[in-house]
Amino acid sequence: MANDTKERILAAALEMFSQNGYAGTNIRELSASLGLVKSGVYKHYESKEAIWNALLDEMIAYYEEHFGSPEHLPSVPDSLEGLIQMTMQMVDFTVHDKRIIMTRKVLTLEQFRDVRARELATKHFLTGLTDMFTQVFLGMMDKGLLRREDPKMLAFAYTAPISALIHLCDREPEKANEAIAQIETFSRHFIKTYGGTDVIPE
Amino acid sequence: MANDTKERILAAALEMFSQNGYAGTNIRELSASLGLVKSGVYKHYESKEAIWNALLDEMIAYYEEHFGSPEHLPSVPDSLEGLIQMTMQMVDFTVHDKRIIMTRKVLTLEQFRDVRARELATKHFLTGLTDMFTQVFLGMMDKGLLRREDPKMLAFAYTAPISALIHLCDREPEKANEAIAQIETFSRHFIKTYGGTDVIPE
DNA sequence: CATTATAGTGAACGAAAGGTCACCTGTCAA
DNA sequence: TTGACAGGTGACCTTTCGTTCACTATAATG
Repeated sequence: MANDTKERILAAALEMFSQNGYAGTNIRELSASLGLVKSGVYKHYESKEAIWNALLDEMIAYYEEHFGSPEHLPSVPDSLEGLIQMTMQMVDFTVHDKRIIMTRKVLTLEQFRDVRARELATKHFLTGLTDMFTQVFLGMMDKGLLRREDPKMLAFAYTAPISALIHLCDREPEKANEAIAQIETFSRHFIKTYGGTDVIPE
Repeated sequence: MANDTKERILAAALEMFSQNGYAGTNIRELSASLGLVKSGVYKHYESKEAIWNALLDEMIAYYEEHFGSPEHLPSVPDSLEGLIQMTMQMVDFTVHDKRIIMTRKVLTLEQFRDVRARELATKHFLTGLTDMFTQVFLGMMDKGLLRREDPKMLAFAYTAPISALIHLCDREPEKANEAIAQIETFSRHFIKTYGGTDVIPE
């Protein structure tokens, strides 16, 4: 089927672009990894750049689909321990899921070259996480689980360090376990600092 | 002089590598930016990879020289406001200094390809900042300016969000002013949270 | 002054890049 | 049965890449 190969090309492109970057990837190798000869891929995409654009389309669509709308917000935890659990679950997933790792890498490598990659990178690495946890923290404040402070600031202070350690995992995968442990330590420090008192807020 | 051109080649390489990456840079353009013809650079470096390695040598040496030894630690501020001032001074420098911007970009682009770039990236983006502010915060705790908590944790919680916003400046320079303002806001939030009890901010 | 290293030129080379094209082959609808 | 077509092949094209080399102008050195 046409669509099958077309999708397989994008998958291979994600793999190669995330490892060698756009400029460092050549069509011959890409095709070979699919058991094709290079002219074969031109039946499906008219150029290397077309592959890149299609891949970006897919990445953007994937992001919108999974993190774009408010309905995909995680449920507000019922306890501080619940926040830790939720966090560690998300971290564990995002650090080990091959596709998401490759997406981050590709965005990292192409952020200075392509406007859309740049925008998606900022969402992935910064604003997306902050926005999401702003909602979560708002909910937790309503439940009296967190001190009432600017939720956006708290979300930023919470997610940015975690994001930094996720980047470390991408860069030095052999440190992943250590980094994950550090994320949990940080997370516990965070709830110790900002966790709500048992007193009902006025 | 030989050394002059040799240095100019490295400067041009930093510029091009930071914009287009190693694979996306070609010797012809690089030489042209120096008013040379491409064979000219081979009088000074035997290959493109040799240029890359020399540039990395230089970046590593620069880092050691400027941030490597304890003698380059910033002096411990005498007040919480002093921490803000110190922070904003460093941020302002690192966000606007062309060479440091290019260094960060190059490390970002090549961190998955070159082991030394990877290690330097981790220092630049994570451990270097954390280590430095661990010392600063230790000193501030001794002065009663900060609550006595794990200084390493505090340093990490302080520098990681700042680092994230510095990356944002590299990625989207038009947002630099906004990002810098956000850093100051975050910094003020931080001292409000962790500031010592005996010194009351404003 | 003669010589010699230095820094740069321009032509050329082979390899590899992205891309095109004529051709083949199996599938499937008319 | 036939014919259009989707999907794949291999040869080939052009351009660009990194690199080499014979050569030259210049400046320092014996």
